[in-house]
Parts: sequence; structure tokens; C-alpha cells
Amino acid sequence: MSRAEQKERTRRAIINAAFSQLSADKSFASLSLREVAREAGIAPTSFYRHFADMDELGLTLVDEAGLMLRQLMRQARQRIEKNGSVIRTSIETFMEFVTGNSNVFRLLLRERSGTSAAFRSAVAREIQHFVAELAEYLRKETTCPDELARAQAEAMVILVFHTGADALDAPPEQYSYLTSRTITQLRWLAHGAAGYGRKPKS
Amino acid sequence: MSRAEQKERTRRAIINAAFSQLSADKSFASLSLREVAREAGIAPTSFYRHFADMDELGLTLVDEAGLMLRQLMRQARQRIEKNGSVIRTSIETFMEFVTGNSNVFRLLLRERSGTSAAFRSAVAREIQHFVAELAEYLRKETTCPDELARAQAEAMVILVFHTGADALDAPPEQYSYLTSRTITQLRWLAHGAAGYGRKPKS
DNA sequence: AGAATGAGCGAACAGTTGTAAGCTAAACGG
DNA sequence: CCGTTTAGCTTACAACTGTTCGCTCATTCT
Repeated sequence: MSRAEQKERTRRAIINAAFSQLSADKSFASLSLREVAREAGIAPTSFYRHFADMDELGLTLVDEAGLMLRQLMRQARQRIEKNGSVIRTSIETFMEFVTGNSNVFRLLLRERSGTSAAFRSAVAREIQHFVAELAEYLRKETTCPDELARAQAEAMVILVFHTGADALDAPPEQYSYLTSRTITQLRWLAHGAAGYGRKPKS
Repeated sequence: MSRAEQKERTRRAIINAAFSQLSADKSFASLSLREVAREAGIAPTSFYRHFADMDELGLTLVDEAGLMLRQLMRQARQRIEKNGSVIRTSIETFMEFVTGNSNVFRLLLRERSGTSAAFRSAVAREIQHFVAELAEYLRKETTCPDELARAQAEAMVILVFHTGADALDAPPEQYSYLTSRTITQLRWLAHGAAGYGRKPKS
């Protein structure tokens, strides 16, 4: 086997080891270098051949998680074309991701407010992809001015993201309730934003 | 000095030590028992005279943080009576809390998605106080049916909470923008919920 | 006054952590 | 084919962790 090939292989082993150790009771911050190395089947010191420290690994994980999210968006678009029903399809796709890759979602959820500024901004950047894309859609589809389209998109993404977080601690029989609740909230936002030029009431 | 009195005093010293060690780069989870004891000016082993373990301390901190939040709500109500402008006053009061007690807010923000189920539900409970109170207000003030009032209140609280989180990483000159953006979002919600009986469009 | 209680302490423990130094051996480049 | 490169290893160390044990000594109770 080629050397570069083998190196990439154990690099992936490290990444996978890290992902697989994440859980409801174990955050990335509570992961130790040695633990990861052990799970990856390498000596602790070999870790350094691939990452300078745990932070570098963490940023890689966030990047990969963001990648999965973007693939998800593409998948959601396909479904929408065949299905119509933009809001419902989007949320349901997202919920499937959250429940099917809960550890990946948890990583983003936690590091969004974690102790590393670099992590926080990395997660924020991934979320902004969502917001930007949704905002563009809203600009095309509605008569919303640019600035307000963004604010609307941000609110929507926050609510959906938060619903995902709720789902992590909720029993599966509540998923459909959570989904429909969020659909209602998003419709309110869309409806409110549509019928609302500017009203400086307070 | 009475014994109980003195005990309460060092108990507070421990709590204050823990709070004061929290920061943008230091979460409760990354706090060690010895660190807290050192800051509180006691021997590590003396910690156990007051708390069974760090988790118990953490739950106490969450409770205290929740208490501060409830005091904040009361304060906001007073301001509203003198000031009118419900939405703006509420958000501004909240933002003052976030910026003035950022470490307390960060605790709630982080433990909401932390690794301890007990912490998560403790924070969720505190947030539910907000939601319940706001939902009751909406029921009185509007024609919203109960279930929808709750959904509306939840969305609003989430958005406000999230704005607080944004403020933690934003330069102070952006606070007013964040505030007005959130006001807009809340108005959309209120407006959308008001003019919306039930419309099964998708 | 005398006994009991309990907050706080120091020493010690077994465990874990990140990381440095130096070696081996296999893949590579000339 | 021989020298260089380098992924991975073992060993080692110093720092820190949570927790147990037994002691002191001021407050409290009888």
C-alpha cells in the first residue's frame, strides 16, 4: 500500500474514532487525545503525525459535519422538486438528519456555544450557509427586501435548528408534534413578513 | 460566628468561586473540583462538606442563574408598565442581563445542550418559566387559542435567547442592530399568528 | 463541665492526561 | 541498490485529577 494512502487511512481512523465516541453524555471537549488514539488503534504519540492537537481535529470534525449538512440541503432540494411542500419537506429532511446522525448534530449544537472561539465561528459559518441559501430563496419567491429576507431566514434556521435540539431529548413519538409545531411557527414568520412593509409601532 | 452561619458563608464562597471562573473560554464542565476549592480558599477535601460532587454544585449554579432570570422578568414588567412598548422593553432588559452577567447566561446557554441530562432539563425548566409566562400574556392579550399561544411563546423565547448568544460573540456596537432585528422577527411572529386561524396550505 | 458534633485540613492514593525523545522498519527517490 | 524520509512505536515524565483516611479544634448540646 502506498504511504500517502496508508496515512490517509489512519487519519480517517482517527476522525471516525472521534465521531464514534461522541454521544449524549460525551462532548468533544470531554474527549482526550489518548482516548481517541486508543479507539483509532494507534499509539497516543502517533496522533501528532496527523493533527497538531485536539483543536485541529475538532475543526476537522466541524468541517465534515458542515459538509454533511450541505449534502442534506441538496437532498432536500431534490425532494422538494418531486414533492412540493417546501417547508414541510425541508423540516422533515432536517429531522431525519438529526435523528439519524445525532452525534454529528450534537457536535454542531454544542460547539456553537463552546469554549473555543475558533469552533464557534466555524459552526456559525456552516449555519450561515443555510441562512444565505434560504434568504436567496426568499428574495426570489417573495417581495421581501434583502435585509429583511436575511432576518427572516435567520429566524427560520434558528427555529429549525432548535427543534432538532429538542428532538434529541424527546421520545420519538413526539417528533411529529415537534415537526408540525415548527411548521406552524415558520408559516407565522412567512405570513407576518409578507404582510408587513414597515410599521414603527413601538 | 455561628457554625451554620460560617458554613453558609463558605458555601457561598464556593458558588462564587465557580461563577467567577466561568468565562468565554472556560465552561463549567472544564472546571475542576480542585480549581474551585483553590479559588474559594479551602482545601480540596473540604468541598465535600458542602456538595456531594461537582454535578451538585452545577445544578445549584443553574438554579441561581434561573433565579436571576426570574428577577429579570419581574424587573422587565415594571419597566413595561412605565414605558409601554412591550417587545422592545423586554428584549432590551434581556440584553442588559446578557451583557452584564455574561458568564451566568453562558452557563445556561451551554448546559442547555451539555453532557448531563440533569443539567439540560434544569435549564429547560428555567426556560419554560419564560415560555409559560409569555404564553399566558399572549392568551390574555390576543385571541390565540391555548396551544398556539404556547407555540408562539416558544418561538419568541428561542429567538430572544439566541440573540443573547449572538451578542456574546458580537462587538457592542452591533447590539442595537441585533436588538432591532429581533424586534422585527417577534413582530412578524405576532402578526403572523394573529392573522392566521388555520390554513392547511402544504 | 464534659461529651458530641462537624467544618476544615494535610498527606497520600491510584489514575489519567499531554507531550518529549529516540528507535524501528517500511516505503520512497535517485 | 543505497540513502532519505517518515508513520508508528515504546518509554518516560511531570502535572493534574477525584477521593479516602484520620486528625484538629471550635462550636454546640446535655
